[in-house]
Amino acid sequence: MNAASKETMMTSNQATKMFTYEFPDVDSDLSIFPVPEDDVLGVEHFLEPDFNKCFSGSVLDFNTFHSHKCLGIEHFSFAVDFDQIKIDSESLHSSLTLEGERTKQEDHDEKLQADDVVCSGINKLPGTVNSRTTDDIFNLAPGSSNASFLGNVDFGSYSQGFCTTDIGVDLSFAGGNNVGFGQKEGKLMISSSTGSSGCSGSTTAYLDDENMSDDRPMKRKRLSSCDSKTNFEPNLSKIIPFNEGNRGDTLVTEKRLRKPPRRYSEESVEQKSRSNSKKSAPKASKDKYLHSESHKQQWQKKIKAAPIVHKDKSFNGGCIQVPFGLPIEEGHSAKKRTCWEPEEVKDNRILCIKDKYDMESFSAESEDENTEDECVTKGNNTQKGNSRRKHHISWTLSEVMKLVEGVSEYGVGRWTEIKRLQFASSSHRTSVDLKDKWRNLLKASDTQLQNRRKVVLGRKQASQQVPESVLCRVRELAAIYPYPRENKSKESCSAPSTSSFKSTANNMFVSLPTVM
DNA sequence: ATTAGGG
DNA sequence: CCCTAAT
Repeated sequence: MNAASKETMMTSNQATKMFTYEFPDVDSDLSIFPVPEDDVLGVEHFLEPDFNKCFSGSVLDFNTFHSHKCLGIEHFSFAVDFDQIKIDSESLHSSLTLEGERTKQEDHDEKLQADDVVCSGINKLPGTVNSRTTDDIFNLAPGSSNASFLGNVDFGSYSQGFCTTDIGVDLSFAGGNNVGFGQKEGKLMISSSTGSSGCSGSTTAYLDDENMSDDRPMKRKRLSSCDSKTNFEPNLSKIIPFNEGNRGDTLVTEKRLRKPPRRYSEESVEQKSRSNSKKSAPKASKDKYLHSESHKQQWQKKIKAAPIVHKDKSFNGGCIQVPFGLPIEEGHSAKKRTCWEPEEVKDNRILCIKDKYDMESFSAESEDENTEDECVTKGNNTQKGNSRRKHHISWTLSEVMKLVEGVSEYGVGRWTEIKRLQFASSSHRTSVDLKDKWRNLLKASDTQLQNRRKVVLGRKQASQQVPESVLCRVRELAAIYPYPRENKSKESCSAPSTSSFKSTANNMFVSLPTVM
């Protein structure tokens, strides 16, 4: 062994010592235990009201329990090596005795071995947990770290009316590593997850309680190995309540996903945040769960994510969530939709006062030109109760023409290019919008074709704002730059009619630059 | 960040 | 238009 490795070992040992907390030996009294206030947060609420009385401030009065059960913690220590994230089995020894009948030796006999809970960095998590009760919760959770290695020891009640039937121990230590022991309904679950320090991952195992009553070592299941690349929310730990339903299954370690950003944001907030540059947080994968909500609710959602603290009964002692703050979502995607107010107004004008405004006239050109720049932020509420409607700005003819122009010039798919060059001055109309519009145009042209074939002229197409000429160009362009899936049928269908246009379009066609 | 595609 | 997945 060379010097270097020795040195490494030294540091490792030192580190281990640094992070080792030895519980002071506590005898039957157990009256005082340091409980930093910070670390109590998030656990208190799990306690039942009457149980809370057992605590006064940060003092745990275990005598309170004695009337029901005798809890004896002979020795409880924890060693955490943050290089290896290792929990020493010898150090973790907790025994909870009932009625004082059990001696320490007996406890040892019945100790539950939960070793080899491996999470990449966590080499071993051998622990001895002994309990006569079946509802004990033994949770070592990552606290806010930094300061406290032993953050909190709580004996909390999670169950129905008997405050001592459930025992929760919450240990907080630095590094955001988490080891949780949970037992519910006869099952003991061990979960460990690490966040900020070296290893990220989560491992959870259920221990069957049947094994607790005899001397066999604990069974455990390895839930998932740790993928060092996986990112877990730091300080995120969860013990899933175990019920018979999923007994057969491997237990589940839930990874909480960040709340997805809502795209619909309140106008007011948007205005406020307009100055902020695009700060949109990465989108979470799933946000479908919000779909049942009204848009209003969705809008309200965006504001702030308070630390999540679950208080409801569904917790039932099985679940412990360490509250963590979600990043505040600034008016996301301020990039687009910077000024909706005037556009809405315009839209209303267009849609509602059609009689005054001749939609057919091509003079509408000026329309988008002057509305594009400034947003007059009026305080008016959006659609006065018509929350169902999404932001919608009718495409003006000029816009459509610009779009067609752009497509003919740069080809289909170069939406950003088109946007840059044709819609440079428009704050709205993102490249996605262009794409969508083009798709719609294709559809329109297609239907127009079919209509033309089938019904010569049954009814005036009221919704047909786009003049036929434009649609024709769209068709031609579509033929040139086949849009992936949309209407592949149109292709050679040849648009025999409108020959006058066809020639010009064809001319244009040949002159068009070829785009891959 | 863009684009394609579904809704 | 919105949202998301895939580049």
